Amino acid sequence: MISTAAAAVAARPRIQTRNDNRIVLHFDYDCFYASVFERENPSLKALPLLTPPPKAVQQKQIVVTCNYEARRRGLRKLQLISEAKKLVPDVVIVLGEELGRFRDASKALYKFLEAFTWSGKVEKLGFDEVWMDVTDLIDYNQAILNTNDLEHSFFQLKRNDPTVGFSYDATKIAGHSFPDNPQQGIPSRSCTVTPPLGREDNDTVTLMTRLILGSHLAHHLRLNLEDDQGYTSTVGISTNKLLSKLVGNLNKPKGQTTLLPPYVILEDASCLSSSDEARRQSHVSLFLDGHDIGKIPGIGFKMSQRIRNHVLSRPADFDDRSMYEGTNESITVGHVATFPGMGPELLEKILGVPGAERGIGGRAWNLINGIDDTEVQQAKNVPSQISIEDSYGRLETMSEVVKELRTLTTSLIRRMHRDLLEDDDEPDSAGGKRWTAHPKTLRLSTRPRLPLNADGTRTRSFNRISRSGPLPNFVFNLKEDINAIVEKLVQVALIPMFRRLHSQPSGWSLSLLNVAVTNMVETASDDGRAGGRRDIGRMFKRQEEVLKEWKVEDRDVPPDHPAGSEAVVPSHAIPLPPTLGNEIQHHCVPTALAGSEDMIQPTQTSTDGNASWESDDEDDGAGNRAMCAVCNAVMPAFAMAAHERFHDLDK
DNA sequence: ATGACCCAG
DNA sequence: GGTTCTGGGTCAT
Repeated sequence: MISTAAAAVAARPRIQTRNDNRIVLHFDYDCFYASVFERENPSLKALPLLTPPPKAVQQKQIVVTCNYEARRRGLRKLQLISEAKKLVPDVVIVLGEELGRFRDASKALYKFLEAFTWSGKVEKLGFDEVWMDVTDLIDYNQAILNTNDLEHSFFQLKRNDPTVGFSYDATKIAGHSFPDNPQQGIPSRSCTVTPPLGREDNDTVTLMTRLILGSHLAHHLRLNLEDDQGYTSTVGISTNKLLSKLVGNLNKPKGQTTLLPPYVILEDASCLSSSDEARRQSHVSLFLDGHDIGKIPGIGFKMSQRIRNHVLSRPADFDDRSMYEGTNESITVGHVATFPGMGPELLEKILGVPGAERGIGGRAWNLINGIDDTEVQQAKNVPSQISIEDSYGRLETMSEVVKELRTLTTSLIRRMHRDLLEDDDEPDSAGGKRWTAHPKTLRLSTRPRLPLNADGTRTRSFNRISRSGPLPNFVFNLKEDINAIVEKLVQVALIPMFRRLHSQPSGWSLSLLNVAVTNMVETASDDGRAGGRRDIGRMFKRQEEVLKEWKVEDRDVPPDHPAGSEAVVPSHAIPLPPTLGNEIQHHCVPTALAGSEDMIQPTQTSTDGNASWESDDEDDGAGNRAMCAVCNAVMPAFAMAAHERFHDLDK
């Protein structure tokens, strides 16, 4: 008969082979919102070492974040302002509903860090966190180490340039580590039996060296962020996104923590007496096992609830996870990992409900064991969606809704201009700007207050409902007045979407509106791009390409589709069919209108003949030249209809 | 493609 | 998860 502990060891499923060849840094800017305000208004900044003022950032009736002094005095994120004032009467409250300043600061810091990478692997999470995959810098600097004089090493920040970088002591970790009392340079071992020098030990020593290099790079970057950008930060250093993010939490603010090897559970199990001890062989498990299961990034409320219910064999007493922490209801990673029969298969049974991510059991099991193979994403130029929302006490009439839709849409268009336009040196481009990306979809979301229940109570629901559809092309026109674009978008797209969401003219009450553009498609930025050239030869070459692609695609157009046949003309001698000459007048009619019964029909917009968003090139002597509102390409007016359809092909 | 849902700060 | 105001993603359809 074997003990249950031994059974747990024997029954524990194989852990996926670790891949610890990367070095990943996780940055978290300290009190980001508060820091942005302090940089704007240095008088807000604490007098050094004197009691700093407690500061909180307010959105609506809620504290969205606060500085460490406020936290020390009991303030928490997402606390009501009224409670916060009661708790800390002298708290300095600043309004933080306008996010532009935070977005700008976040982008600047992100770009600053990106410049240090060789691979371009820099990934943002929210405004105040960034991962960097610095594996290539570490590989390079590991290779050039002088093992005879590690104390006086030089970290090269540029390949093949030995002058750019910093001096460091490669025998010591920079900053804190976990565990925090290591024998420097020599991995600690909790097993008293010394195994023969095997592969694990080589890996451990190598990994130690690489993590030491990573810790010094992190330290250098933190100093640079503070000196050059004015932001202090906290960093975690490990081999993947999961571990780097979690280990950074150990020393906040203005600190850094490196998760030390060994990361593997050593093969030598001769000294093991329990599964717990087996897990502690690895510093990864030693570190993770104390975490509440819901604290693992990727295991959110729903999943942690399911896991907790299974381990407790009953629903947890409360629906508030924060109530569990530090109580006997708390379920830790260690509890889950050593639960009898626990493994990817059981987790798949627990978590694999319809709608759940496929392979979620294996993924969750990996996370519990500190395994996270997800890559640090390449730096992105453009977001994949932009959304603007506001919350309200109650929104009950159409006129209120339309008013708010106008406000939100105005912000959205401004955001699109700010984030999706770049300077264009082409002399002909509209306003010297060009679009770097085109969202294809427009979405309207609302959060309705539920109707009263039979017993007179009201079930609170925070679920959102949404409708979406093609984003009309006229929003990309840079010559038309923003207010006109907004009004058109509200009338032809958003109000119809709203009616699809709420078919009754009244009776609803909304607590939130969100307008979003999604489905972003990046515009090619190489010089072969379409856009704004007066070079006639080039223009016609481009036109040939358009028509050629058109002809290929055209074979799939059903015979009753009239658009195709008229556009297919010999590219060397393009005639001007009478019908096309007319089409140029409404080339910017939103394509969304075409297929939606809910939207007003194109005739309405096509009759406002000389609207400013149309080509205004008539006066330049070239005559009949037009610029595409989507890509700024200039071409003969008669070609525009085909060109517009070209854009429509990728919708 | 669309809409619901989950996760993150 | 929700309260804010976002942003990233997956699944079923």
